[in-house]
Amino acid sequence: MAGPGRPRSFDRAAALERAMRVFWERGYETTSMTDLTTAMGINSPSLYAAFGCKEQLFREAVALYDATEGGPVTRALTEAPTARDAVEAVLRHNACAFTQEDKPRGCMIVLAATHCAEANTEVRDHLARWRCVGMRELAQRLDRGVREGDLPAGVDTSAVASYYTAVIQGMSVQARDGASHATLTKIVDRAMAAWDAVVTVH
Amino acid sequence: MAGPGRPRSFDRAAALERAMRVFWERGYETTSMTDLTTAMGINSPSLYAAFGCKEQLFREAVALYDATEGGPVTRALTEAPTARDAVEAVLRHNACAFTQEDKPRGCMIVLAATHCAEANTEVRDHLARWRCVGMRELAQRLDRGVREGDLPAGVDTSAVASYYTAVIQGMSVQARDGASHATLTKIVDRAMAAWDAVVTVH
DNA sequence: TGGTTTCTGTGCTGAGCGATACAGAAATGG
DNA sequence: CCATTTCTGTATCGCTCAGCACAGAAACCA
Repeated sequence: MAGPGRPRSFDRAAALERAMRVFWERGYETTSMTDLTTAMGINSPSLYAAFGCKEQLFREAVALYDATEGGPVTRALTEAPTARDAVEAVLRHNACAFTQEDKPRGCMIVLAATHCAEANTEVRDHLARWRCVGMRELAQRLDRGVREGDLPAGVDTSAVASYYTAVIQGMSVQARDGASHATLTKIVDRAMAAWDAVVTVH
Repeated sequence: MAGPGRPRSFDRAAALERAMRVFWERGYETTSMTDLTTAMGINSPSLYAAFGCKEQLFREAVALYDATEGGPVTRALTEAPTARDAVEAVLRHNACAFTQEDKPRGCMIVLAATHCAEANTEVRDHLARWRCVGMRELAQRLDRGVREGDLPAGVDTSAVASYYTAVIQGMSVQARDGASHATLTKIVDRAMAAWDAVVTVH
């Protein structure tokens, strides 16, 4: 593992985790390299040597976020026995995840780059693609529900996915605005009470 | 009206309208003073003389946004005969408003300051307060529905307001990501199909 | 041991940020 | 007319941004 040259004096994975926290908390554009180096406990050249540039570091941070915070969601989606159970598990998990005491509130993928500088539209598009993937995963789980018979044939699964994705995105905004776990749970209760009506529109 | 001194050589209201567009499109932090002066067609000192500073200009822009874009929403809320009609009118109006060809997509109040620099937390809080007001207006309209009998007594109106607010906020995110009017309408269709279930949770 | 390689910390770079100093221009009041 | 006031354009200000040059330090290999 160790080739020639002076070995890195910091834990790359731990530093990335700290960077993820900062980006999650403060967003891409409004996080400065100084914020990052301070949080990561390293100097600027070490950061550039290990991660390339701010944008590459952000992409790695997003990937880490998806793996750690998004992992349980994906798992809940696939492991639940029915489409309804899957959606409910995702929503209730997010109601908890978005209001954890020791973590930034809401979803990083929804909140971290709603806008960006003209030169960095790539960053916004990158997150938009992740959002799109999340919605598609949800739609595919609904499709599976149709195939397995727990959802009626003819359901507009992509429309239902858009709807529940909108609820989740709104929960992110409200979580960031300080909404409590109880409030998010009330939103989830209503979104799930709506299930039968939502899947049988037209 | 005209006192002593050289008269202003530009239309203050028109310049403010242009500034609102830019802030709506690009957000608070990611809009530079150069972006603003260019769009407004004036030089920096004229901007500062007329509007104070970037933050004051933003607040005026938000107030203008609320008056122009938010006005129809507030009107729909009060003029609709029932709470259900009111909520549906707001949602359908927003499905259109968020996808207009010649305007930035989504709601400025939801999108323009999800994050800000450490020194400008006031700006974020300012918009968060506007979001909170919108949700409260919705809750008050639901309360009126209870008083007028078109909603059953005992409805958790603030929970229902949180739920529909979440849907609207999610619609803003998806509109900004490029969702079509048709897609937003499908979300609205489902959110409204859910009405009976949503207002009778527990 | 010395040569090579890679990382580290100091200190800097050009560019862009929000905000102004200043002098001249254009209005009013006397 | 001239004094006063306020706006306008030019030309910056000090500061922070993302990113890097460079020299020294710490590992490897021969």
